[in-house]
Amino acid sequence: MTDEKAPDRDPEAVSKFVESFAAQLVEAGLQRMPARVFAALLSSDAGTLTSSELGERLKISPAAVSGAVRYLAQVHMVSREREPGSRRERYRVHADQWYEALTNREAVIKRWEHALREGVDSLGATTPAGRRLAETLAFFEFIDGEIVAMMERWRVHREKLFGSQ
Amino acid sequence: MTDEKAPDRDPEAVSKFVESFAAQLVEAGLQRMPARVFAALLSSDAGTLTSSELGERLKISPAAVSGAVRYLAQVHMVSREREPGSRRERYRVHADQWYEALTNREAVIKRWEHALREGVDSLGATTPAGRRLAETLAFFEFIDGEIVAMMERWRVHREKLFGSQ
DNA sequence: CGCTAGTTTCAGAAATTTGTGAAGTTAAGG
DNA sequence: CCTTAACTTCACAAATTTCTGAAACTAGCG
Repeated sequence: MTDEKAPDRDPEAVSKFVESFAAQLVEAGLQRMPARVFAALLSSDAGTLTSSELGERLKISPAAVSGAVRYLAQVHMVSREREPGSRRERYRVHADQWYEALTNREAVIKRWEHALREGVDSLGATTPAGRRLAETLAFFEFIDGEIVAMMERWRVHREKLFGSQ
Repeated sequence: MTDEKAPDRDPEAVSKFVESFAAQLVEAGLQRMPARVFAALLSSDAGTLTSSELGERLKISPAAVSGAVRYLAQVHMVSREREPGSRRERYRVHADQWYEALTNREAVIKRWEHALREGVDSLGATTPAGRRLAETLAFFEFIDGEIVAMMERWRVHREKLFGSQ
């Protein structure tokens, strides 16, 4: 229980990375706490941290951890694991899984497509505006398929770079 | 000049589309005013509207229009045109241009890559965490190239669907 | 069974963001 | 030049979001 389990590298450097990467995620639209929690997990050696570890490293309350993790789990950027025989939870980032989630704006795109379809209908498919919406819709439909294929190629490519696992 | 220039279709229906599409954009991270202004432009027959037309349709102040348009222009989702011989401005959405802007998260991705590179350096490329970051970095580098190629294919595909222009 | 370590929920304080009215700026047109 | 139409900037009020401490909940473990 004497916590001499080598915090990964210089905590200073880690923290610096965490905050700067989190800032970029925020810039891209993620909320601040989820961004920080996520970055912290990403930079942990095991790829997992407990709630209290997160609280300490980021200097935030258990409530904040709880909220951030709930969000991240919802969008599949982290998963939660129960340590067997303990009420303590571990939160894990799967390197490969998270950017798939990120790319997978599927739900978002589907809703856009839906709204666009309604737009085409109600404005009339032959009006100039209707045609513009139809083209946009076609674009997203195209993208849908492309992304799937792209991720396939990535997995092959990844294999080449890093080997199996 | 008697304004009998058919407002594109049923204003009710248009407004309904505008608000619902804008809501989806907001959901995806855009601010509310830019989203509404953008949706309004998208659903206009000419693909352009003046500042005051936007103000009327969306029931917002000139200041709000100004702010929204500034943002949209910055991210290349709309362009501004001066009507020759008038102080009045028109804002235009290029159907093809805007989703290219949308896909073009280039700047964002570059910054992520930068942050990740720093992370790999400071955590050490051989640590587990460092390796995780390196893999993520490789993913984004892969994506960079893919998106360019994808947009090429889209242009070909678009041609097929809608003919030239 | 009750105690306790761990997490979640909740109400509210604090910070941030958003949109407005009003004043400021610019250039067109007399 | 002066007036006026059109956009922009700015200070601030209002709305929203974010984070916290405290209370409530839950399940191990003695």
